[in-house]
This record gives sequence, structure tokens and C-alpha cells, in this order.
Amino acid sequence: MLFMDRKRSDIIADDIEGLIFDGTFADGARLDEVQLAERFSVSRTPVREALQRLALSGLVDQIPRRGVFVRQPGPVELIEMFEVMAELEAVCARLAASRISDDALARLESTNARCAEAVSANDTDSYYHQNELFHALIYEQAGNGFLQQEALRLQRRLRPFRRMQLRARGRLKQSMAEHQAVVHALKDGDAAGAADVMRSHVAVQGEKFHHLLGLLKTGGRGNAGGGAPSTP
Amino acid sequence: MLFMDRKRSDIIADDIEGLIFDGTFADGARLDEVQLAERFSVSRTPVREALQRLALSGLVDQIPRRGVFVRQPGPVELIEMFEVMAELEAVCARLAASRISDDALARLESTNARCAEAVSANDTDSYYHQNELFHALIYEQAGNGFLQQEALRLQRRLRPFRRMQLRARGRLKQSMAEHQAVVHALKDGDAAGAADVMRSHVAVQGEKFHHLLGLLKTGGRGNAGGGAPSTP
DNA sequence: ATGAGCCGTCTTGTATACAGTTTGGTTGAC
DNA sequence: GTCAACCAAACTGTATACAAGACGGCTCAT
Repeated sequence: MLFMDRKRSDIIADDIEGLIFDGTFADGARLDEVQLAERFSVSRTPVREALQRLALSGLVDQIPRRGVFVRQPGPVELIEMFEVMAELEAVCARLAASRISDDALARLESTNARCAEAVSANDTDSYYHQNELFHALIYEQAGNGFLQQEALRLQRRLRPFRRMQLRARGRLKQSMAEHQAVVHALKDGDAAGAADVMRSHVAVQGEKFHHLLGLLKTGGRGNAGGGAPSTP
Repeated sequence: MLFMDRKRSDIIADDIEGLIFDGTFADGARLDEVQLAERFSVSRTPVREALQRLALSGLVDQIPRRGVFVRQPGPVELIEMFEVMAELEAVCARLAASRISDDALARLESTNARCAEAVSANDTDSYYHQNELFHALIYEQAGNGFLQQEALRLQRRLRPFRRMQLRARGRLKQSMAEHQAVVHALKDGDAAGAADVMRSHVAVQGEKFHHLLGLLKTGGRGNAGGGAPSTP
């Protein structure tokens, strides 16, 4: 039964993560070990290991002798996470301004071009992907592997919420413009400028998201996938 | 056999962490599950869970079907981690400049006073402790719980190396002066100033450490009590 | 003699069995 | 009727048993 390169528990951890993100397991839901074991046709052992992984990454709360519960970050924590993301990315941009290679600059621009295509086609999914690539490229060009890993970690953690927020009308074009401003600053080697532009570029996502949250609450709209409030 | 509030695996994880930090398990050493199980008089199960925790926190490398190995960060990675720490703390200081409470400022100064006492008594251990408190206070006053957690996490990770570096002659007094500069900037609400002072205060630790590493290598000194990385 | 292929052992990964705690229901007393 | 205490079922944490890779030594062929 064992024939793979990756451990069973790793796959299960990713799967459960997906189930949390797509809403199968709602906030506060209890994740029963035996149920999950049956669902994945394995014993409790790999499931337990997977749950511990998720607990350490902060996706679930593990209360001793009580079980593990889905723990979606509340509005306050989300704002906080976006603030940290903005600062991390600002640091990446600042460092990248002096360390980025010409080749990477070219890749940045080509990624941006694909972003523009996506905007024209109004293809949110493609834009979303290219956007992640754009940011990941800058993490890489910061020339600090540890910083890169941390940035990728947080980017991954915030992924579902960023996706939600990207649907705001008019946001795509604005985001594109900010990307280009970042590239310009990087080209000029303007460290402080790159940091500032990047910080506000990411921070605005958090604010937009905050706004969206407020609308959802007062408006009583259930699902985030549908409605797209207009820009303020 | 079950009578505690904390899980066996948590205690074991902390214990193993300690054994790594105090040099019992050197860099690259293999951590055998059964040996550890015997050492702690438990079965393999809690040991495995502990090892996975350590693997996720980056202290050990877990190679599938091969085992787990102590993974002390090399010089390059350490520099990178200190750079990130410096940036994180700079952000904390910048945010704290506008958010810090008068009460916290008072606590900061009293902590600093205790630092001064420790310097007078040349009590490195006490200084080390008060120093950590000083920084933790600023994380807290950044008013961002997530940022605070991340800063504490990295502070903890770098603890053994900071301790090593603190022994450099004359560093204590210099560090004290920098602390006071930070407090001044915070008092004035000078966000940019606080960030700059804090960044260089932490960054210089990394540089000092780098220097120390060089001495250790050329000097051929064996172990400094903090796990000396061997291969790059 | 040396190198490559095979087998045995050791170790990890998974399954199952067991122990102890928590929780919810039920029953009894006030 | 309500509240509390006790009992039982369920679930988590731990131990043990089993399966399947990986590594080392051995053998055999060139």
C-alpha cells in the first residue's frame, strides 16, 4: 500500500485544507478524526498527523482532549494579516530595488503584460494567477531566501481572501496601474518608492476586503463568490 | 497514564528542542525515533508527533522514509533571518510609535532600567532576559496581534544565536544606548526614526554574529554552546 | 580483485488495540 | 418540576503490531 514519494498525511493535510477553503467545513466546525479517516480510507494516524500540521499553520484550533475545530480568522485578524503582508511585501520591494536582475525585470514586465491581457478579457482567474506570480517574483528578487519563504507562506494563507476581494469592480485596472508603478520604481532602483507603492498596493487589498466584509454583514449577502460591490 | 493538561508530545517537542539548542544533538545528527522513545520512556507515537512539530518549525529536516535530521541554519540563512527580524522589529517600532500607551512607555523605561542594572553587574543572563522583554513589549504595542505572534516566533527561533552574540565585549552598553534611542523616538511619536533605530539595532546583532562566526571558523574553536553550523 | 545485483535487516509509515477523559443523557432526590 | 450526581458512550491520546522502503553487506560474475 505504500508506493509514493509523498506521505499520506501530507496529501491529507492539503485535502483538508482545501475542504476548509471551499467551505465544506465551516468556521467552528469540529473535525472528527474517525470521520476523516473513513472519508480518506485511511486509519486515524495519518489524519492526526495532518490535523497537527494544520493546527501549527493556524488553520485549526487543537484543544487538548476536546478535538480540533476550524478556525477562520475573524475580521480583526484578517486586517492584521493584511497589514503584515503589506509590510513584508514592502520590505521585499525595498530590497529587490537594489538586488533585482535585468532578467527578472523583464520577466516582471512580461507577467504584467499577461495581467493586462487578463484585464482586457476580464478574466479574473487568469489575472489572479499572474498577480500571484508577479508578487512571488519580487519575493524571489529580494535576495533573501528566508524572507521569500515567509512571504510565500503568508501569501498562501491569505489566498482565499484575496481571491474574494479581487472581484470588486474596477479593482483590476487599479491593481495593474500599481503593478506598473512598482516596476518603474524597481527599474529606477528607488528603494523607498518601491516599498511605499508596494505597501499601499497590498494594504488597499486589506481595506477593500474590510469594506467588503462590512457590506456582507449589513447586506446579509451569504456567499462571497457572487456579489461584487462597486468601488468606493 | 494520562493525567496531564498538556500532551506528552508537546513536552517532548520542547525537550528535543532544548537538546538541539544545548548541543546534545549536533547539526546533521539523525534523530532516531526508537532511541528518543526509550529516552523519554514513551512509545514512538508521541515522539513522531513531536518531530513533526519541529520539522514544521524548521528546526529539523524530515526526509520521507529516511528519517529526521537536525538542521541548524547555515551562516547565510542566519544572516537572512536576522535581516528579516530587523525588518519585522522595525515595522513593530514604526506602528508602536503611534499606538503605544503611556503605561507601556513607563514599562519600557523600567525594563530599560533593569537592563542598566544588569549591565552594571555585568550580568549577561539578566540582561538577556530583560532585553527580550523590552522587545516583546514593543511587539505588543504595535497593536497587531498577528505581527506580535510572528515576531515572537522569530525571536524564539533566533534565541540561541542572539545569546551567543551578546557575549561580544562592549556590546551590552551599546545595546543599552540603542534601546534608549528607541524609547526616545517612541516618546516623540517619531515613527520613521523609531523604525530606523530599531532596524539597525537588530541588524547589528546579525552582523556581529556574522563576525563572530568568522572568528570561530578561522580560530577553529569547537562549540560555543549554541550549536555551531558546520557546512554551508 | 573489483563491481554490480540481490537479499536481509533496520527504520519509517500505517493500522489496530487499549486507556483514560470528557460529555451528554438519564435517573434519583429535594 | 428542577437540579445534581452518576453512568455510559464516544472520542482523544498512547502503545503495540504490521507493512513496505532504504541501506548495507554479501555473493557472484567478469
